[in-house]
Amino acid sequence: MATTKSKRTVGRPRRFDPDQAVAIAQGLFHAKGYDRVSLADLTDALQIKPPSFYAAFGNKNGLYARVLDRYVESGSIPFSEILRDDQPVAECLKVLLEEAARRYGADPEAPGCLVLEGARCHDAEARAAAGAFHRGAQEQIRAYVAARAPEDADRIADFVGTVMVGLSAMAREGHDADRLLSTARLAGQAIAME
Amino acid sequence: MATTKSKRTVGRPRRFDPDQAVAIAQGLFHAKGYDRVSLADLTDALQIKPPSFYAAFGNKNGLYARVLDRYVESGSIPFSEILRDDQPVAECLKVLLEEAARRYGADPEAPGCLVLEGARCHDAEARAAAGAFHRGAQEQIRAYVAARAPEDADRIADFVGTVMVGLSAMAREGHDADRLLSTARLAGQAIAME
DNA sequence: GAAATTATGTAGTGGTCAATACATATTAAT
DNA sequence: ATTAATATGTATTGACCACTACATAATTTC
Repeated sequence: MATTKSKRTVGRPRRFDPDQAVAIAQGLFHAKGYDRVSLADLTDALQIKPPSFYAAFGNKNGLYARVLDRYVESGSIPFSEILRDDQPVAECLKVLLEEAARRYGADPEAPGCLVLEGARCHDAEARAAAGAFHRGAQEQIRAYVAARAPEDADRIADFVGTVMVGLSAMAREGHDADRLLSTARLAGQAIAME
Repeated sequence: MATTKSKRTVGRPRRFDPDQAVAIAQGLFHAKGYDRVSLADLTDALQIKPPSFYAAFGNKNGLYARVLDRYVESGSIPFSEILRDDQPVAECLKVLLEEAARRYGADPEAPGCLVLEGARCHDAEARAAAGAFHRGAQEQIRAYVAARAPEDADRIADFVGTVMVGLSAMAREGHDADRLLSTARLAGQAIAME
């Protein structure tokens, strides 16, 4: 069974909901990036004191790991739905880039990709955690292309991954979804032409 | 006349060469990024004490500004040479991307673009300084395209800028020059097709 | 040689960071 | 009621950060 809504246990009960705390922290981490969210920021936003924070999440990285899980599970691009076997590879990759552009530019308060930006932060452990998801996504793209165009898989997957990283960065520079979309469409044409 | 090799002045002479110090600092900033280079790193590398550092450069941002100037003047991509009026626009942009790939991947100890990475650092002043150079370069690309393809200038310049940011990021992820080059070539095709 | 000027070395400053020691409060089990 | 277990609040901790006060050393100017 899942570990949702743990049943009543012995001892003083928590005065906050850890799942809700993860949701709030996700907003903070996405808006400011791992490095720029201090523990004081988190405890202020969650309205708890440091001891409660550490009891619940272990440390800052522990909370970040839960935020990444939550993001990948619900907020990030649904690769498996987009990379379809019943459509042309190039078409699906174009849809992937356009979807990235839309999502990265959707919320000006949380621009770009939480995973891609997290993979560039200054904390080694957080970077490794986000980097693992990044590598997983990149490999998923590569494997998708390789299944039907093995010769071009590395080149094309690298190109798609590079454009996605660029789109996330430009979203953080302030490019809106429309502007990102026109970049994504142009990139999509390059793949279709191959 | 230029201010190179200042003549002898009154007072105790410096025991280090500021220009050489800027060169050493450039290597550090390029390798680790602005945020991850501490003042202790700098004073250790330059073999000077903090008071000498502050007397010579004002503060960390002061040195960084000189590093940026040095990079733009000598180490970065020669935009004006690459964006030629006697060649097709698409061809020159392709050359630009390929040149970026080569440079960003040339030195594994200093991967990516000093300016593009600096424009994403956590220090507001350093970010503004690097961002100014970034915006200048981006505008140079846009203006170059606009002169001969005004309709497409924004779209194409955004695409080129996004790919360059992506290339710099991937260089820092460990992609070597060859790998970056194949991405750049694919991006170049997208422009040519327009 | 004395004064003025500049650089240097020692030894700190206050600030922010993630993380914690410790006493107290709140609950379930007995 | 007592005990065990867990959470909370107050108040710190030590590490690192950019930066500096202050005395001293080395040079030119007079």
